Amino acid sequence: MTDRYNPHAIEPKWRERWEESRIYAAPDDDPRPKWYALTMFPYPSGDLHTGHWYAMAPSDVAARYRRMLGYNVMFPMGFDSFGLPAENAAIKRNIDPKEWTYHNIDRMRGQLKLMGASFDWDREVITSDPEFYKWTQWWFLQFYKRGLAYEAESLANWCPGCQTVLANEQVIDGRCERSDDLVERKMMRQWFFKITAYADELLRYDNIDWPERIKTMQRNWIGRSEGAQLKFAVDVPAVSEPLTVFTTRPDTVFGATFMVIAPEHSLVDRITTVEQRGEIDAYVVATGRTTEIDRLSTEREKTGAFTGAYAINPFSGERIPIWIADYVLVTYGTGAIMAVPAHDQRDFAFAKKYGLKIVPTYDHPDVDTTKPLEAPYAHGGRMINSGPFDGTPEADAAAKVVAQAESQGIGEGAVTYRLRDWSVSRQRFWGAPLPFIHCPTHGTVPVPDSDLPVILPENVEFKPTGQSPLQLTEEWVNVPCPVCGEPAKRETDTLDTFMCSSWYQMRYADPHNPERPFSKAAAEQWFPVDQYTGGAEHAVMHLLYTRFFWKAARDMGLVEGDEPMKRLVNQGVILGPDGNRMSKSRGNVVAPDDQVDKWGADAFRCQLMFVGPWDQGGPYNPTGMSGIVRWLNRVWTLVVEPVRLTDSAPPEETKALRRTTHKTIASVTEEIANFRFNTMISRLMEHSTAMQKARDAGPVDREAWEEAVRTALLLTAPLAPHITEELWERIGQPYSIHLASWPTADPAFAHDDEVELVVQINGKVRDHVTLPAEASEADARAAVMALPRVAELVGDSVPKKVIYVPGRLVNIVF
RNA sequence: GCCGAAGUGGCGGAAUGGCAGACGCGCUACGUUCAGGGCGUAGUGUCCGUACGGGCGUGUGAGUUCAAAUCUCACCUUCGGCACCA
Repeated sequence: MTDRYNPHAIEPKWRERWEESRIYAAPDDDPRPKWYALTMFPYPSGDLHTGHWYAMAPSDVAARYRRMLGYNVMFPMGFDSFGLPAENAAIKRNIDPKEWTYHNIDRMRGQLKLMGASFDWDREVITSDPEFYKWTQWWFLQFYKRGLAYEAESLANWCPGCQTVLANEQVIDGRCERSDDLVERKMMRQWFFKITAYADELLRYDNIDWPERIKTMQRNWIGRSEGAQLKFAVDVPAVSEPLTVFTTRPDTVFGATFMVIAPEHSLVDRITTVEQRGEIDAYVVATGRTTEIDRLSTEREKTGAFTGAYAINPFSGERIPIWIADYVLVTYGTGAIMAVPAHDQRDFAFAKKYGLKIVPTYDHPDVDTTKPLEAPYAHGGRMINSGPFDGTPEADAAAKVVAQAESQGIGEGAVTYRLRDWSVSRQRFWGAPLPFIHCPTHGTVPVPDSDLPVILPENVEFKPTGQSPLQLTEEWVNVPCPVCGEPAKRETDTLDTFMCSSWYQMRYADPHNPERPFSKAAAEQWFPVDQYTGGAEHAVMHLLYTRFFWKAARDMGLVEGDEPMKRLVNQGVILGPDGNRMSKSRGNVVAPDDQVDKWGADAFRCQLMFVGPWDQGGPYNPTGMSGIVRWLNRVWTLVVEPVRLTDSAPPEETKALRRTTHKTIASVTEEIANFRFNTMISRLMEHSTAMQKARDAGPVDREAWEEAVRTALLLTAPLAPHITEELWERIGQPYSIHLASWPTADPAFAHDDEVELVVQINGKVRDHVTLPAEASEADARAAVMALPRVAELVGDSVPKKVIYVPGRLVNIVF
């Protein structure tokens, strides 16, 4: 029996050995510099899928690379195990969500281990464990005590049939997925975190290395706008307080010819006249069935309804009508706008439709402002129709108007954000209970720290309506008030699972601490995360929440530094072989366990990284797997099969082999450090081919060959940990290759003696010329001009110019 | 709709201002005591040409540049996110 590469024979063996010898455990006390490598933890949906491998295997490669560079690497893994699917399973199959979740975790942990990743399982964190969510609740109370948590009304999807709040994904075409009832948007009491208090700081990314696209998306999500808040008196006897609007264009206030307030605005009810009541009520109901995405569409026709009430423009003194319209959102600014149809597209469309007045407030070279406007224009020259401000240039206008508003107490400069405060309460069962008790005498009382965690009840009954069983579990709900001991009731809302994932990375540093979320020493040892990896789909929400959480924790004195994750790399989405998202209904799912059975974990890891650039994702191509398998076989053969070695090989050949080896070290190091795994593998394949050629050409220099073999294994070790470990042992190296040092390229060996220049004439490639590497510009020009082909094409004409790019090309231009 | 990306051979992709198609799959031919989805060598964008060579070619249209897949503008298509999926 020949000694063939058989992944199934070697992979389980080495995984066992790694686990026994605990080479991936990250000691808290270790003289090496620390490196905290973190990849987003999975939701235990039941089955590990290729997307998990796609996210985690390359993250493991990066972690292994850091370990070989000499870092004390912590690379933990856990489960984000609270959430909706467990409840759906509970309702559908009558299983306890806890049982379902922990069964899935056990299964997925086993599947994860097949990957051969260097996870430190001693640090595993499971967010639905009371020992974890005790601290999620504790964090909530810290935010509450610091004034960062508050209660307010906000819109929620409400199913009137189920009498329950629905997640967006439970709403299908405006209907409840379970009962098919029409879903309403209803204002409900919710708990919020004041993330907007940190908005300005969240816009800064000092000293962190995050992708530009993620920073841009976050900046746009936060959406900082500068402008002013202006107060408009409401001409309704029963309403004494003014209607406050936010505007980015206070300079156009004289053109504010009507007001629009959100249909959910608290004033709507009080200002609507008897005659308009019917129309307004109908419009409010219709808006409740419209999604926010539709409401914000710039294409959709504007609709609205007149309240019958009027406001007074504080600058022009004009009495202007108040409308409601769904393009104004209660969640943005003050939920009310002054409409300036002359200078805003949406207001213009609205005014046209409902025949409202349009007053331009700027002159403009292309617009005749004495005639009815055909289109709005955002900017102009000098103010007109603006009383005392007429003639003011636009550049000074906003400041002047705001100054006057401030001096008269009718407004002030203001900043607003598109970002809304983070709603953290959920009307669900499978989450960490909000630690409050409602007492008839003392109101909302926080659960004392000593009584944490508030543990979810077990063996509860799920009704098919989707209502949280917490409300129905009497013995859990009815408790004495912590202040007076009189009968009181527990809060039945639970915390958003984003809250768990906002601080899980902190817990990994000290996962079993019963006294606090983590010790000071653990924080000092491990924070912040050096390298965070995960899906780009988390660009805004999770990645903003966790930054906010960290900053709040910093201000509580619990962590140091301004950012939780120094460097971020986001992978793209791995698709099925047909280029579509993998789904059971499409039948294009590639199950990782099957791939491991077929090809081995090393080959599957490599193929996932070889199919394309990691940050872009793309189709997984199982037919291409044979290329990776062939390559791994070639590596195996190169190491295992006998090679004719000598101490007297031709020096040029030895030099060439060493050059290839050292060039490969340089390029592979560059690629792996920048998460370019596809090209990293290409470089390694080229190296294998070069080794094969050297071997087949005749006896090879012993030292150069052995260097090539060791280098190939070391550079491949992060990608394919099993086969390289096996071969490392076979060449007599000490256990383990994963604790060995990453090789360094010696420029003296990598250096090229010659360079090839491209010769272009008028930008078209016409020839090539090989020169000594140290040739000067003059040498290069002379060599090019001396080429027969150049002489032939140039003839007697005199070039207009000749462009020389060192090491690359000479372009002769006529 | 809004925000962010991406579009290159038969396929996955490489090249981030300087030789388009690295590396790999597939295909073709040849070799191999190779009975199979093994291994090796060569070829493989397209059109003209026996060949040397040349024309065209990176979603579409314009532009900047000695030089554009790469930069700029407009458009088309696909993907990720849009606040209770995680």
